[in-house]
Amino acid sequence: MMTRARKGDRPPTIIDVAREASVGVMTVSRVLNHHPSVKASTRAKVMSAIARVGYVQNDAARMLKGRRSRTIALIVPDLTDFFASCFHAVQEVAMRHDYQTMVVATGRSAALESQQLEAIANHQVAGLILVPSGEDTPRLQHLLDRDIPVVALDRPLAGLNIDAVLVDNREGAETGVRHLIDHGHTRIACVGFEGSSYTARERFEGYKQAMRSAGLRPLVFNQVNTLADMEALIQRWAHAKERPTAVFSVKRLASIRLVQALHRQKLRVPQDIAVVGFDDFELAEELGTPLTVVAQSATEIARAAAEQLFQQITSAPHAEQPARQAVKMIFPTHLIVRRSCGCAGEEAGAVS
Amino acid sequence: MMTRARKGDRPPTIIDVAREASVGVMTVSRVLNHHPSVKASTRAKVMSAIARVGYVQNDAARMLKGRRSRTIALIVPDLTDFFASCFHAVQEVAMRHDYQTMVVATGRSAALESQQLEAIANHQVAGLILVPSGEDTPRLQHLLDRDIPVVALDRPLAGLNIDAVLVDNREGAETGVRHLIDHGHTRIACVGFEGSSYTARERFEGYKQAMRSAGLRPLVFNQVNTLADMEALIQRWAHAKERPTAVFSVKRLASIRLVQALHRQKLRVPQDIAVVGFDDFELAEELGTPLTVVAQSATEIARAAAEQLFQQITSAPHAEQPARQAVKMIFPTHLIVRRSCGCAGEEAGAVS
DNA sequence: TGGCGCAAGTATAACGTTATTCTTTCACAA
DNA sequence: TTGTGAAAGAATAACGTTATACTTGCGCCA
Repeated sequence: MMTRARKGDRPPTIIDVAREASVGVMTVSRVLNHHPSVKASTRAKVMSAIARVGYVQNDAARMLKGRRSRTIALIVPDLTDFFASCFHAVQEVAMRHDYQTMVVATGRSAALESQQLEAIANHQVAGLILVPSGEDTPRLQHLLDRDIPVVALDRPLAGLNIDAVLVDNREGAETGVRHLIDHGHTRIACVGFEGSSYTARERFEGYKQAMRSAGLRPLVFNQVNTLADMEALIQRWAHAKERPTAVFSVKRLASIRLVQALHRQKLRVPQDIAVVGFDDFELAEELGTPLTVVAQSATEIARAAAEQLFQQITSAPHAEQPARQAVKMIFPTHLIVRRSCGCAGEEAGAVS
Repeated sequence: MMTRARKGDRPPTIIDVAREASVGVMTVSRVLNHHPSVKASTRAKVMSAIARVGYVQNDAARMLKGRRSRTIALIVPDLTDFFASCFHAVQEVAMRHDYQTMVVATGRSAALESQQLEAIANHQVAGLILVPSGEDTPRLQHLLDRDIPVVALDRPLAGLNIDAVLVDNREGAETGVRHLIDHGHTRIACVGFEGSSYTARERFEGYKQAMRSAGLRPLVFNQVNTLADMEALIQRWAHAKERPTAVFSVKRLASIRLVQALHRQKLRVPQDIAVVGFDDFELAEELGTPLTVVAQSATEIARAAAEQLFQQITSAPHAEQPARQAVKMIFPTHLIVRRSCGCAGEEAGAVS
């Protein structure tokens, strides 16, 4: 196998394969593109010739003819923790299909996202998995017009008929907060909501819903971005008449800052204040008091998104079925009860 | 600007630009490829036309003609923490040069690395930044033969004349261990060395060197991969006559496991045992006792690697200078003194 | 045996860019 | 005026693949 180097030292072309198999060039092309009108015996002859000369399709030439390259793109805000796991899952699926993965981190800049979308479109990628930061509908529409499959991950794309794979943020948050309520807490604060991010907003809604349906008043504290902010907030609570007995944090960074701040202010978790956070992280178990969290599986949703993308990619050739309805997949979260919520939980996994 | 859509709805080609600027096709091509024989006024005319019609070069066609695509590849073992930071730095540099970044995570599988190297080569990437897992010299040589610039990151490539950007692991480890020695420790254990990874090996050597030059006997414990292993090890120490008073951990995961294990065994840090780890991480400050670490800057080395790569890429056209000697850049580490080493680190924070 | 249809061959023209080889134009000095 | 050389146009041929429009062979049924 892989004899390589026929003439000169250029990689072998489809012509070399045709000669080797004693067939026409078009027959080889037909085999490569899975045309139905090729006899099995001929296909076998061609495949063996391909293996013998070590032929690989030239993506550049295919792209020039308007075909897609064997590359999918993944656009994420960054590659920390959650999205790094997403990437690994996506790449694993892509490799199984013999595709490359091109990653772009937009740094949460909508402008950069637009610009990169443009570059991606030019790149003739076979498909795109997008964690939307901004909402550049026209630019995305441009991709859709070109029939490039797109799947939204983690956040939906409003107004466009695009497949989406999401986490049930609202329900997850509700479960987390209800867990605190069930343990007798009535003054439960919510931190980390900035209004900017879809996921944070959803979780915030879940929090409010849980509070309201228990007849409790929501206590919302936003604009706590730095550790100093968080410490100041906690100090304010210390002098308040009715200070919160529990806190729900809507995102990982807020959870971390919260834990740090409580630690510095010498407040014990959960005795002085109970904590439940959204999103699990490495070391959540080792922080002074192991943290109870609402966990979501990056691997799970990313894999689902990738599978969905490849389903679109491989079914695309049919063409002209009249505008398929977009699929929405919503994955549940899991409450991981550790010690910060006050109950003696070791590792019980309750589902939403 | 970006008027788009000249004829049909295809993206504009070099021909459209030529027509718009009232010049010949070749003149446009010459402008795009920075040929010296173009008058400044003509260049300006062409550039303005390019902007007006919203032209972008078609990578596929350029690649077909043997030119490289505007994409660089980054091959890493995974995208957790350190390498995620590397990616961000690399991408930032790439974007400044108007290049895309293609990432491949090999999962530390040498076979996968080889396979992906092959795909990369076929992809006509403009350059490659590689964190080598295996040492697939023939496959790499294949890239080098094609004059594709390659820079090794974090680990060197033995036997090949390839630029490398590294961290001074040995010196860093030595500094960390010497810090413990300077504080009076004599029985300092070393954990986390598995023999497989270059960086761990180097740090291990640094540890040994520090111990030897202080006249101390190295205490090495490898094969402690899981938390259970680590706990067992610590229990063994508890019953030993001469138990270590300090531990040096050669890698992040080992540091974390170590801290967890000590915590579970109710050993106080640094009173019962002092700890210094190689590699900083988010939350190192919040773990029961803030951890003293030897820190390396992923951003710094990755940016340097990317800059070096683009220097190669942009200087390549000169051609045929007789085998440039490879550059090796070695970056220093920084000792971040917190509280786990026993001396009064700057950071305030209560012990668990 | 004539016609029908399927598998598969040939030939040719794209796709957008660059390289090559000629011309042409134009300014400027001899 | 004529020669010189630089700037730039025009024409054409690649690069490897695919699409189109044929043609050719072959077996099969009427």
